[in-house]
Amino acid sequence: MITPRFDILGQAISDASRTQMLCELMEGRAYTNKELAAAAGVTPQTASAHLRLLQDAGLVVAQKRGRCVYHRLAGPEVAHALEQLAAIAPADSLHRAQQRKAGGLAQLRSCYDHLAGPLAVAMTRVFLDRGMLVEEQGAFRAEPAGEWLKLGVVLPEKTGRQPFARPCLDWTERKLHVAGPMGRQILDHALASGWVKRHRHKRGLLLTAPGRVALEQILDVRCGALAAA
Amino acid sequence: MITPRFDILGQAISDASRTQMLCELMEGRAYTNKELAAAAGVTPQTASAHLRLLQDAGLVVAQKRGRCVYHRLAGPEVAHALEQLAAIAPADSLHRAQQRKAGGLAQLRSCYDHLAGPLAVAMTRVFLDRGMLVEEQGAFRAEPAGEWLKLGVVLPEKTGRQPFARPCLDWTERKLHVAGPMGRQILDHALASGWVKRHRHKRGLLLTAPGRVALEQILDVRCGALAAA
DNA sequence: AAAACCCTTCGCCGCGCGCCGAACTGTCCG
DNA sequence: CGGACAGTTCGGCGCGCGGCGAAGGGTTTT
Repeated sequence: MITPRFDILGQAISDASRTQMLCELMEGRAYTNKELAAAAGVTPQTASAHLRLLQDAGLVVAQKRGRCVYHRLAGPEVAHALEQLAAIAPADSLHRAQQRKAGGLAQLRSCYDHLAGPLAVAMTRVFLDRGMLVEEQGAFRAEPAGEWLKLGVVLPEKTGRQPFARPCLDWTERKLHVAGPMGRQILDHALASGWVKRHRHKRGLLLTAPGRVALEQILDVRCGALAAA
Repeated sequence: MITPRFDILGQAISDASRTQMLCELMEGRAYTNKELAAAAGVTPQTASAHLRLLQDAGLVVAQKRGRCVYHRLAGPEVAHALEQLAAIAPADSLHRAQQRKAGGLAQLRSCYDHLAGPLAVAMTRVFLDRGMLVEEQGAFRAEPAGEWLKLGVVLPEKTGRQPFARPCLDWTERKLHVAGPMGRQILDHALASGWVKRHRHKRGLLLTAPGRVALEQILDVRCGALAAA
């Protein structure tokens, strides 16, 4: 019997501090040692050791730039595998309560390279309701091209081996939202259009006023209602 | 930020003994404490503690029957998540060498509820070559119904939310084979027809002589050639 | 009833690892 | 050059956990 080295990966994610760091890195951005240390609530020395371990496990890659070292997830497969894990992870009701208490702050955030959070879940539901998106064989298929252009989505001529639009399970809602290349296109376009902004020190994304207007117009739905849903 | 409880899951799979047990359970069958203890190379007391932990993490469920306790994976999602993890796990070249040395013993085995191993990978390649199976949007779609009936596969009228045929990455080969409901149908039919048998104490499946004949006839391929490939 | 068997609980040992303080290297700035 | 800052290495502390032996329930067999 061949045993894949789960234990190496498992040991990498078995610690709460490393877990916290990985969750931070799931945003898709690169973070410095100090930032990740702060996120995990440990000293930089400790964080350094953790990141070394994550690097050895192949989950994280580091890039030196000046006197700073930027850490990021090793690739989309890593993010995807972690998503799958999150899907079967026991719900942390305590943290979820804190989340609800925090209000709309985390209504929208990025999940590796695409939009996530309740708002993204709601958007996906609208797409499905309108038939713009069809769930098929566990993957998403996009229907009419015209509608999507408004959201900055350019449909590819041929879908390669990787699904263009992949369903991704949201941690907080346990419902699907759009990942894959299409998800990335939407996020990129939203950032480029100024619809959403990255928070400087806080995690999560901020929906700007123009962004709210644009989404309301395109989706013909109140974003307030979306957020409330 | 909401952090899914990776750490609980991570701790569950961070240990080599538990890893070994999980790999055993990936076969899909239920195992007793003693069997799993032997597989992990520890005493029954230790295995009992491990299984308790896996149960608390929600990865494994136990069922008491007489004086024995049967353990199995909590569900297909768990198996799927572990598969994803295995896909990004570093290859264990040492064990792989042992595997090759062991010869054809593990040519065929079950992966939770469907066929796996080099032979299953080769079968899948045949399906793809013949156009019986088409990879689309990251899922498998089955083409003509007639051919499949010989393999015991009944195509569903409507594909539900879950993909009927899901590609599954083989641990040893790192190549795709057929999972999902279709994979289960094939395995069930192969067992019912006596094409393959479960080994009593060894892991893995045994391809019987009638099974070899049947597969050669249906697939029009030499199973020896398949196994050698 | 006694023996055999499966599993679990308890108590203990020893290693491993997460954590920090202190000290060192390397980079950027004035 | 000297100070500030990011990151790493080293040493030591202490908890946590995997491991086993011994003992205790339950169930099946003789």
